[in-house]
Amino acid sequence: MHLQEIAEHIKERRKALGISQEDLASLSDVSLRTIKAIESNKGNPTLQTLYDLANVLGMELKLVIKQLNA
Amino acid sequence: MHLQEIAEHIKERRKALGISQEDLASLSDVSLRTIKAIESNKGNPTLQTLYDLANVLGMELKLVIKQLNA
DNA sequence: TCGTAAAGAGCAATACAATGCACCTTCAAG
DNA sequence: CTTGAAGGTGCATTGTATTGCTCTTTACGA
Repeated sequence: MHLQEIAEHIKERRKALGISQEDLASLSDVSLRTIKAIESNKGNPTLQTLYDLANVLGMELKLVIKQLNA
Repeated sequence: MHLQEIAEHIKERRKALGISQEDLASLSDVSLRTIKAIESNKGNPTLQTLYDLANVLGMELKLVIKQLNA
């Protein structure tokens, strides 16, 4: 999963939950400015920031061994 | 997957591949100092750094919706 | 058409990740 | 015991993620 895809997943998931960037900001304690940057692919967020967002969005970060038959 | 677990996964995978931190550093273009910090849980790496390491280690970063029956 | 909500972006300040360097400890091979 | 490989850590520097503030644009409903 590339960096860009991760940003897209965040954005899509947020929309699927029907909340705004502003909502996500207050729920996650990640600043609105940072969320805007991430979702518009301007960012290279830290793991902590990504974790905070994923948590609010009911998502999970996984680091797994690549499968050959993927 | 918590931040600490991710660090541990990196470390375990590196050892399973039988390479040193120094090897990983030169293969990934992430500095040795940064790898040391991450593996000893002192770090909050950026997504790019994590991605570079995962790539060399044959691992993949995933952001998925949490399953209820996990 | 007007007003409002939502998202994108420029700018400056602050916090901290990434890096290089030096040094220490541990541990296994000789 | 000595040596060398590997990992961990303190410190200073550099780069950049994070943040707040402000402004613009877009889209939708009154």
